[in-house]
Amino acid sequence: MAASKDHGSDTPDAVAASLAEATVVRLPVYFRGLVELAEEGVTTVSSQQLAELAGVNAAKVRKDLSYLGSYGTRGVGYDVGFLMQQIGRVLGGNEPAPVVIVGAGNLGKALSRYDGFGASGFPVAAIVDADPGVVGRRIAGVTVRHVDDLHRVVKETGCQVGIIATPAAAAQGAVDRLVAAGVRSILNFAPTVVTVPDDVGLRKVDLATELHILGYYEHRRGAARATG
Amino acid sequence: MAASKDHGSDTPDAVAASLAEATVVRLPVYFRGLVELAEEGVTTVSSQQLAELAGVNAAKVRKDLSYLGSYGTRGVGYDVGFLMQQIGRVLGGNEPAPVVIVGAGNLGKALSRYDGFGASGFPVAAIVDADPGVVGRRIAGVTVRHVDDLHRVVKETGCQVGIIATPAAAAQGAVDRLVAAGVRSILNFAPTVVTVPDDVGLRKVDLATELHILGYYEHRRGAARATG
DNA sequence: TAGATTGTTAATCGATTAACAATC
DNA sequence: TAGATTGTTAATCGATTAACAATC
Repeated sequence: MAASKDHGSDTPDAVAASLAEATVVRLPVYFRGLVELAEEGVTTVSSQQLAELAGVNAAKVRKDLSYLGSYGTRGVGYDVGFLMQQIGRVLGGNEPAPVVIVGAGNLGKALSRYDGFGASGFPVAAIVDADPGVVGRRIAGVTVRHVDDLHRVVKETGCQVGIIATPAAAAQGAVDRLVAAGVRSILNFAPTVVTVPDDVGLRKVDLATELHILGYYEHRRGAARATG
Repeated sequence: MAASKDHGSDTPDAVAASLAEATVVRLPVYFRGLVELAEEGVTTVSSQQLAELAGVNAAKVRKDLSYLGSYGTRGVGYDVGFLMQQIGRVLGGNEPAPVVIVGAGNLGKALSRYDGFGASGFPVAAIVDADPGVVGRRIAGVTVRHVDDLHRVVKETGCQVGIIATPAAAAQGAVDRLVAAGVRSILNFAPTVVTVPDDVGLRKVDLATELHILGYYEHRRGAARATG
């Protein structure tokens, strides 16, 4: 939490640093709702309307938005365009954050060619692989380099996000190298859970964990069906 | 929470249903630590050791494991193999949960061929696409069907997990169809945040949201560097 | 018995929600 | 002014943690 709620005297970055993770998770959802409204030509939105679009309650919307600043107008609501600007700014202002993909197999190649990352502001700036036969090839305009050069590649390209697209057995090693090279975020597509040092600020998204959780819900549902 | 903590009289499924989401998220991480120990031939582990492997504290490990039942031995620790069995059982017992992939473009094809899903217990049982020119082709042994048949495909294959690999513009439509068809979990790879009805139990993982969060941490880190 | 470690309680912390004064 | 809606407070809820009695 910020020591002060007087955002008028805080820098935008100080505001950003003070956001609870739970709030950060919801901001993109609000953002999408605002985009929808903007496309429809709507210029003002109440917390109640935005809550319905985001699937949360109005109190949460107001609380979340209040951390960004007092950008609403009592009795009226929020200006759609202005709120989009503010959320976009806090979430990283669309400054592209280049990513490095580790593993140029089927998945790695597909992810490299997938324009979704670039569209989300995460252009693929580097690809590495352990197979010397693949090193030197170009994929989607990027030349594959050897995984042993990962540290150097990360420094050269300024990548701060690593995407693991290796086989399960190589995933933890790739993570360790990425961490050593200084990336701050890791998206792990390998079918295994990997661990990162209990460092400050390193954010990891583990597809295997997510799948396990989905599996749990599946299982629970089956159980509910069986017992209820 | 379960009304009772007497797991001896609860069915395994009733135990599973009572787990807090925060605990469910950590179980696969413990599981990986246990796999590591088992590979090294270790047969007993203390909450402290497991905590270090998982990057959490020992109290949390004991609390989490206590929801599964009293499977430890005071003064000794936990049996590695037995604990793996218990966690595996609660998380869904390795029963495969077939998935349907929506979108047979570059990403959809790569995900279809990617054996990581199958390895994690999520075999790809169906693929659908909107392009009639793609319908009928076989990808990794699965024949592509038309997205208009999604409801029927889901019913036929028993898929309960949907993976969105469409362009951003088609993602929300795909989600709506999946929800209508009755899937209970959605993994969205499209570069946009999608919303689902505020239904009971539908679990959604949004890669765009995850990327936004990663972006936030990047941004925050840059801000810290700039101001600190 | 002495040492070790669990399982659980109680305290703390943070996030959610309802309610309402402020105010457009 | 009357109605609407924000921003914030205070209450509630749930998750985390420290501490320790139970017990191997």
